[in-house]
Amino acid sequence: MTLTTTSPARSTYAEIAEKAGVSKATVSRVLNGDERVHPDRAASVMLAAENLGYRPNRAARALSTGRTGLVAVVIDDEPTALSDPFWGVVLAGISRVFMANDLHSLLMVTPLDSPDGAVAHYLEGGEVDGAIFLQVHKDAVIKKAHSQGLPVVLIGRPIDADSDIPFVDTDNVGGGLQATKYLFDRGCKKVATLTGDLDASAGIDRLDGYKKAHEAEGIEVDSDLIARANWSFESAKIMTLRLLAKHPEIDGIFAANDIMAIAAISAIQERGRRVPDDIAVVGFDDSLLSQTHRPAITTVRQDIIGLGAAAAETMIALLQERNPEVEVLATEIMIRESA
Amino acid sequence: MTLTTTSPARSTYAEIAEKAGVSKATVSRVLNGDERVHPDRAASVMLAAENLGYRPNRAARALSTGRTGLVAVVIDDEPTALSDPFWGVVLAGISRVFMANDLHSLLMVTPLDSPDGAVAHYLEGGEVDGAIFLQVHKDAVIKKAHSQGLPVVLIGRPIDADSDIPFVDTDNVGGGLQATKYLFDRGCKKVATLTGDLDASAGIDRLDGYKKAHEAEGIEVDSDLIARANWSFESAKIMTLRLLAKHPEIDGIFAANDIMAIAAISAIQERGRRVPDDIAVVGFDDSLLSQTHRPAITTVRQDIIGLGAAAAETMIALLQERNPEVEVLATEIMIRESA
DNA sequence: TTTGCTCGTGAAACCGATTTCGTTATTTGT
DNA sequence: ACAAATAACGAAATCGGTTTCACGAGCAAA
Repeated sequence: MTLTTTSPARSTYAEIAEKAGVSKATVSRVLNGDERVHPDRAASVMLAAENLGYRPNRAARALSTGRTGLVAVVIDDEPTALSDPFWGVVLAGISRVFMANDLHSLLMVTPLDSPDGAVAHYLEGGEVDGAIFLQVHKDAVIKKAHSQGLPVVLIGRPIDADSDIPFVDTDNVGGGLQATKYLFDRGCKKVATLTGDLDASAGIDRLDGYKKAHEAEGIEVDSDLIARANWSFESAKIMTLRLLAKHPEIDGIFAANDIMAIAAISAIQERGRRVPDDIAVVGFDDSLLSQTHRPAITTVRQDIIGLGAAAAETMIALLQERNPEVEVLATEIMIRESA
Repeated sequence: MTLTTTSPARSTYAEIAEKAGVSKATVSRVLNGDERVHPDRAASVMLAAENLGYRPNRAARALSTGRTGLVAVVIDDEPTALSDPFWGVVLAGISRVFMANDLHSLLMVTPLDSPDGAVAHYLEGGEVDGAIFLQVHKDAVIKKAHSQGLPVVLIGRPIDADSDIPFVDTDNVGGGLQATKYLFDRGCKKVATLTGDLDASAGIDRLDGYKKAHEAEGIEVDSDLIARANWSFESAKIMTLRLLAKHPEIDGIFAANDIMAIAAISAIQERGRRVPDDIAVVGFDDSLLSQTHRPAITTVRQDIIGLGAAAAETMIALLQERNPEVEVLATEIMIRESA
């Protein structure tokens, strides 16, 4: 014999209506804040609902209004995507805001390759009220969804400038500028950079910040000091060794993420130079790595929870047919040992 | 003027019924695989559905069947929880399996402190068909949900042994055993361990594996060599320095995660000893850190995607009222430089 | 040939909230 | 004081599937 207590039977409008001596229509009006109900009746409905421990049935509401209260959160399923702690934190930010607004996030981890794939079907089917996209490589699905009128929010600036899809992003340009300027302020004369993947806006923008810092300083950008890596340890290590061989006078490196900063330090030390005394290194992300690594990495912190929250708020604005403002979140430099 | 194409009007049973010249009831039977429909009719229904590009309306189905096709995935919202890449990968595993089975995961990142909090309401309200819990500290909510008959799956072994809640877990005992045995096989004579939080099953079990390895080797466990840390870099570093001071003869350390392994290495090197020559170190998790750190960490790999997938499959079994088997996933040792 | 099944099917009820529409009671305008 | 407008509310239709129930056809047993 199992001891499973069955959950208490759920109450419905019909029961509330009976208890309060009104019709279902009136119950609906009261519970949806319609002003035109007599205060006394409204009060008795509220009381009855309270006493019955009423909880609305989402499916029923969805059926009659056509809105589900569900927002898809789609991650392009590269094997490694979610192993980046970044996305987990973004998810947390999204989820918090949604839960506070009686919305739910439907997580879809799946390849976005085909505009007719499984995700596309889900997004079309009216199963969700909107979609937030993370880590986008192919945007066909997104454009399709957007053109069909589904509210869509991107995390990260879209690459084609003429896109009118709402997005939220970290101020990567500002962050790159902060990092590079910090190196100059520290006395560096020759600052190189290890870029991320330049097909992604984060990579492009951080490099852009690096260039802007040179401009501000009145220093010509030497394209020889720009090493195109791809976020990975290996690529960054190879590029750093090459940089050092060709330009031994380099005294500062801005790496577009922390992993590459660590790779750079590793390469620098292999060549018998010291960090930060001979060469100062700044990373990006304020990852756990940057805190635990020795020397600890000076890095650019972004507000990741805030990024998720901003995305969720943008979605809420869209759902209410308000015009969302593009949010670009500020960064902050965390000074540690490597620079 | 906006160019928003509206999505194509969705077709319904009524339209299919008309086109195929049958009733809605028959359409329902065919589309749900009821055998008792004449094959000819069935075929014409299928054809009509195909032509109309029919997609079922989840809300309508949920309303009439009482099942939503949604499973809550609940993460106890410690600030740091989702910054651990582990959970992101688990989510990916869950999501994949669910999407292949026409289920959806509803992500809830929220504190689980009160058994009457927001989550509890959602879980009670019939809004989801089941719930998978990650990273559990307080289990009141879980027990409540389970006792009300909601299908529940835990990731990680529950701490109280008499719980009858289904769970999936990594074989932490086996992993601890593998790691410690490897150190013995390598010739270590005196192996210490840095434990995780011993309030969590992962911490307890990995320590248990450490003890089992001693048993197998016929070596008495010296409780002085068991240093209680709490997964963090700082705690592990302090404990390692203490261990080294008190027992300079230690020649191997099993750390219950990679971060603590790195901390141990850092402490060892500060004391002027070499890794792995003087002291070999093994970690746990096969995290990115363990791969990029120098020396690279020898560590125990767990199948995290598989863990998520197993949880999802257990949930599916529960939803089909089959008896799920408890899954405990094997680990694998990754030999690198630190041991 | 009649009784009793089973089989295949459609009409209609149903799930629970929303919304339209019409009715009654009250107020406003002249 | 009477027509017209307005406010407050309930009955019933609606959303799109699922499920019950009843009915007729076909077939076997008697």
